[in-house]
Amino acid sequence: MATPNLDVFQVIADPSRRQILQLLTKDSYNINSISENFEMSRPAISKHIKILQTAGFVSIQVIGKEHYCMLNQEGFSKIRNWINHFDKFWNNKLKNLETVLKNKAKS
Amino acid sequence: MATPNLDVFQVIADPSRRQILQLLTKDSYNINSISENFEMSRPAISKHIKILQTAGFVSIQVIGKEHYCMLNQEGFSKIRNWINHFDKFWNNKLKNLETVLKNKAKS
DNA sequence: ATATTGCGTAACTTTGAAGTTACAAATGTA
DNA sequence: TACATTTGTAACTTCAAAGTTACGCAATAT
Repeated sequence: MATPNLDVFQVIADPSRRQILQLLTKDSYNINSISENFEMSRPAISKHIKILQTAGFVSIQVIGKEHYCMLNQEGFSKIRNWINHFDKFWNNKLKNLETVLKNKAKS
Repeated sequence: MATPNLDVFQVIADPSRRQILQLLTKDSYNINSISENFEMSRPAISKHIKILQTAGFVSIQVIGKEHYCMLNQEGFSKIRNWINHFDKFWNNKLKNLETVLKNKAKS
């Protein structure tokens, strides 16, 4: 379970981290093979993964000396909740508009 | 129309900006009345609004000397698209699992 | 005409995030 | 045992974002 002390929005704000998440939609990768896909040092990737894991976007399976990374729904759902909240706002606005129009039609 | 040179994820990464968006679900406010809701200087709020507007989260209506801010769907939809993309990933994963299970049942 | 109000922006300071290199620990292999 | 591989982390540098104050401009009010 991820200990979400990190701000999920802050976590996905970094373009490199979003690219890592994008990569992980294709397959599971260990730290080294992830860093082969980026022009960045391995320690940098390692830190990003740590952050993504702590925030609940990635989970890690250790096999021998290799740490395989895969996507974790937990972090994404927090972002989705936030978006849903504002979607409700727009829906309510639309509903109110409809009500106004209906009342106008009656009179 | 917003000129989205800004990274929408970077824009919503700031907690103050998210609080501003939250406030704007209640009503429209001008810059001064927004800053009354925060322990921050008015210029700071002004900058945040500028950023939110440029990224398409907020639109502004100038009435006299007052600048009224209201929510704009444009920015939010980009975030939703990103989330939807990963939702597809999970759905595909689920579908594949179902297929595997069905094939196992047949044999 | 003058003062006030609402806002934007320039100039500056501070702080933290993101990257680097160097080193250490743990696992697997010859 | 000795060596290579995979990873984590400490120490450091760099840079940009977020805040401040000070100032100027435009619209409104007196």
